[in-house]
Amino acid sequence: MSVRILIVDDHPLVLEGLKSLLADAEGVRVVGTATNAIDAIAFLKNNEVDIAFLDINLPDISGIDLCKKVKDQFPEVKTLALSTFNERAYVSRMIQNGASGYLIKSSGKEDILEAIAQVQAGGYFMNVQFDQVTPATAPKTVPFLTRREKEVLVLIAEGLTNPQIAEQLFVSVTTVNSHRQNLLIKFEVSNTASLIKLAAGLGLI
Amino acid sequence: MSVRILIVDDHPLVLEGLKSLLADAEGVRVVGTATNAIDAIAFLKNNEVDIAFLDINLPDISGIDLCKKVKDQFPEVKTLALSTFNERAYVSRMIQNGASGYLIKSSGKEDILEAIAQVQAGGYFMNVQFDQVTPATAPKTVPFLTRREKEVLVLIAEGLTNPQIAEQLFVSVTTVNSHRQNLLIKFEVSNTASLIKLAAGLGLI
DNA sequence: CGAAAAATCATGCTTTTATAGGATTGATCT
DNA sequence: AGATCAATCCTATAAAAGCATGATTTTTCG
Repeated sequence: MSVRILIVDDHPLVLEGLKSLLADAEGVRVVGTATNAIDAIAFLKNNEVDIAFLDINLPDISGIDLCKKVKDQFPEVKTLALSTFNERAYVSRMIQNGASGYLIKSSGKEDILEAIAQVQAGGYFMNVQFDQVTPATAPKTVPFLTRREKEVLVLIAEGLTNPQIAEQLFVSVTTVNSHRQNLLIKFEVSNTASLIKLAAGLGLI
Repeated sequence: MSVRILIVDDHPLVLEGLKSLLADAEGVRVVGTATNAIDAIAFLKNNEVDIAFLDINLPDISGIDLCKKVKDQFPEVKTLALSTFNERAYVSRMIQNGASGYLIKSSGKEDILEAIAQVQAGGYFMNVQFDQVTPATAPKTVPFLTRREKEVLVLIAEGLTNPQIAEQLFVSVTTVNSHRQNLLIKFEVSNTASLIKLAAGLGLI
């Protein structure tokens, strides 16, 4: 019996590419595709799937969150993260959320088939090479941010100052400053410039 | 005679996807693919091509620069930018460099064929919708930066302070500050956070 | 319920940025 | 030769951010 695959990606080109690459492969069958998280969950409710390829960047929710949802609701489905980026941080978050592997989109056919085989056999697969790409300033993982911290981060990125953020959130400037300091600590940086660069690189803003 | 197409993208999935989408289309023929700028130029030297699809993000040089090179060396070849992003700034830069169109990778088959038809007929095509996506803080175009400004920008993004940058570049702190202020003016922002966010979004750092 | 985590606020001090308003020296282009 | 622009430097002030230390109050969750 062949491995049943669901592909979730909002880029038709990637969907087509993967389908086409897997079409003539043996023992593999693409049983469905989805371009957003809601459709993906709906599909899983009504169909049996062995491996779900999940894009990291989806229109509705992040692939990281979708991965968690899938593993919660359909623990038997194995998940494989698909990403444009070669980011250590993404990987650990996905694995943390139950993913069985991580494929960068620049992977070739062999890598993809190898990944499927590995994952189906109960193993893990990832074809990232970090050390060239990851700058020294990058944190080991995507730090866990609280709701408030995310809000403050976004407002900082929009160019607001502490007083302006305080006004926006109806809290005092010292509170905003606290969140801000926590962000610096969590990202292991010492100023706003590095913070925003990292956050931007991680798609957080 | 069919339209001869070269696809330049470092993601095999995108290459496959486009090839597969264009395979059964009439009047269109993918005559070559390349995964970097050097191969692309080499291919153009030895082959006749009507339209080149250029990824914005390539391993060696940016698609924006490649576009300029292609138009300089092969003015008869029409170029179509391929991008993940919906960025006003990219578009104007590509058009400035002679591109005939701009396609986001989330485009469907119809859009792609429409783009080819338009471009082949000597027209322009772009399927971006800016206003929802582009934040108010975005500049109209990618500002022109001098050599020194680029250097300073990168060092700011790396988290260095003015005194540290001054030391690194063997100039005074006031000079660094001047460049920094010029960066703020050119990007039309008022603080470092916005500056880095924009620069990151434009792939400048 | 009770512990842990998050969100809130405060004070004080230092460093860095932002803003304003110049000025001088080279290099480049017309 | 004159104009333009980049790069360099300066003074001075106000605003914002960074750093330390600590405390109180909600939420959240087992």
